[in-house]
Amino acid sequence: MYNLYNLNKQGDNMDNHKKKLSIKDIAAISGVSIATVSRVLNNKGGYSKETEEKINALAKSYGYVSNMNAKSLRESKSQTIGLIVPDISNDFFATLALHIENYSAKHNYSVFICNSANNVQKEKDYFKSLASKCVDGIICISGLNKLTEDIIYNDIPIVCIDRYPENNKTIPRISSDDIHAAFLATEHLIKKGCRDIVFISSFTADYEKKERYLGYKKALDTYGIPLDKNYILQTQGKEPSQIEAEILITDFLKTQRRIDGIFASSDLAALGALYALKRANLKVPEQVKLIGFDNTLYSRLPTPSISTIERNPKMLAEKGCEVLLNMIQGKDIGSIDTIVPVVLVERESSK
Amino acid sequence: MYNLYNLNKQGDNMDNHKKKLSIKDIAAISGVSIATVSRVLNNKGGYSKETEEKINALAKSYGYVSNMNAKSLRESKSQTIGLIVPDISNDFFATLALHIENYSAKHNYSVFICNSANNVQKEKDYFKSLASKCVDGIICISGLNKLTEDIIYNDIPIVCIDRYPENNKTIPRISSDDIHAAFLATEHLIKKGCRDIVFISSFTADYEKKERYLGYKKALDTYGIPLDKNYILQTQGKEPSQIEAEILITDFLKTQRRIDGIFASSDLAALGALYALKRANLKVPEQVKLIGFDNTLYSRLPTPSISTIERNPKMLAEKGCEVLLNMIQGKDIGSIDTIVPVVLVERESSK
DNA sequence: ATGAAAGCGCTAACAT
DNA sequence: ATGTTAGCGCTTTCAT
Repeated sequence: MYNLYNLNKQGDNMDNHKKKLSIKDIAAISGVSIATVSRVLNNKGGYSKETEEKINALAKSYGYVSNMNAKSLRESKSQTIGLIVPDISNDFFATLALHIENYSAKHNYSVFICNSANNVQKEKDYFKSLASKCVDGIICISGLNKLTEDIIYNDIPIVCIDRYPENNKTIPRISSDDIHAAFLATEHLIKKGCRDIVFISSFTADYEKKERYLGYKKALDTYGIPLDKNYILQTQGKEPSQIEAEILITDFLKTQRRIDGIFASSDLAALGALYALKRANLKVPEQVKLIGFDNTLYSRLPTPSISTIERNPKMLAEKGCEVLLNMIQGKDIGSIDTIVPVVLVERESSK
Repeated sequence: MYNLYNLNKQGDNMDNHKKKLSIKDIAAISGVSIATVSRVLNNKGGYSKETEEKINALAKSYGYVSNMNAKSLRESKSQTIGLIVPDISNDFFATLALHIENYSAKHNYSVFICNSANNVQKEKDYFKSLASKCVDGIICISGLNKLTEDIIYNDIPIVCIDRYPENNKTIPRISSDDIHAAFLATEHLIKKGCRDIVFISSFTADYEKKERYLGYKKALDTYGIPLDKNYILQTQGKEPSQIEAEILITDFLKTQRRIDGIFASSDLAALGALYALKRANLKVPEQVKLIGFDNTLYSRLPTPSISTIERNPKMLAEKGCEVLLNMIQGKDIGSIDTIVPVVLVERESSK
């Protein structure tokens, strides 16, 4: 017979030094085979009520935890996904990560967090590492401009959120309606009376192809305002964009060009712009109106608070997870492109 | 002989659908045994230069990635740690997470991110889940007031950062010098001329035992200011502490008690207090001086910017990792308590 | 209803 | 220098 000692003292065996039990141990103690233990522990059916209760009681009593490594090895799935983010300490990405973790946990997936720090090599290494850890899928907010063959391993499903590598038509993407967002932001400034609107682009190889530039351009076109390339500033990605934006605007002001509005493609850049304006003693919104992007703390907290674009990170995250889990399960994912709607948030900086 | 086709076309085999190769496959292709392949791939030595080059070339050519599940199962270690945080979207914890991930990656560990949302049951479940995933260790910023036997599995090394469960003398803790921090903050207000200083405590069962209260009390004692319990406010943890603090201060102001300083035990609470003061048309710092805790965006961004306590999340994170990795390797960890120094950051709210 | 045994990919002890 | 083999903990097929 099996030994029932401590059966009632749940999780508190005589020897404090609990060695990890395997189903083999449980089987030995209970006097059934490991196959039966496995069946019971996984609710597979095909055993007597009596056996079921016995095994479950034993497992509970000994604080049995399954070994997911063994399980994964056997089943070729790990109930684990990888999340690659550029900067987890950034409010926007952190919020994204929160919702991704939430959704995943709810669906019984654990998530590896990988901070690429916008470093291409690091990101590539993470792909390999995640493949090695046998993740079932990867959610990627990529800094790479191309997800080339050599960095994608073994048909692991990948979903890109927000940023995404170009030239790739096979990887599903979840993104904000960026053109529309930029249009809304620029239009908002125009409707508030702005004509000389500076656009601060984030660092990118070719801004002219970027959605936010396109939306800015479209709004100017729509309202018959000529586009002046001198009004397009670009951060370099060397320093935090707040710092770079502050320098950019400070330098711009020195040119004596007219300016009555700024559309920054990130809240951080908008904040830098705000500081530059303050230092130049320009009143916001009276003299220059300002709008950012992302609806993060960077726009919510300063005085004046900065108008911005709310991108719904929760929906971005959940859509991303949903698509990824569908891919993992081999289900149809519908469209390869998912566009999440945006909404304009009006604050003091553009009143 | 083994088949060298595509040996030069690294990572781009004929068939795009790369099936995951195992060392068995590599062995078969190369004509050596799996043991030799394993040796080469792990630099164990004991093979000819020729074999080494052949295997490595093959592995590279086929984009071989090791199966960490199998490796972990065999070696009983996963090169993986778990990180339990109350709220990853919170600036302070996100920064902590960033540095923990950084340090871990540098030491070849991957990290599972677990967001407990301050939910006790969720946190307990994460402990079990992490045990099941065979993590080598856990870094925990716990919401639990006790890490009881039944939630600690299988001798997995645990380190607590910042918050930590009471009544436990066996789990190493990395924390800020909270008593001193609170003393510094309160003393700072006193030196700036404050006498009627409200203390906003975070939600806790018994604030009188808490370090931050103790530091506050000590400062009052030191400067001969009597402690008045009416000046100790406590958030309830139901709403975001910013909201709760705003209500607490608003209600306090209605009592008509004298007030010329506020020490909040978190930046978020300080921010709420600031809003309450603003709405009551009390000038900060002229009429009421304010200091927070953590040096997050919540104190850095508002106008007036809020004085605060810098806690050095980078050092907290790195010390935590260092101790955990030492435990994992069975090394001596030195003291069970690691205290990370703090520094006062003076900003506009207490000028 | 239950058991025996194979095998997932890997490492290491023990050959040779 | 290299090969053979056992076994990590688990699920599953095939018996019984």
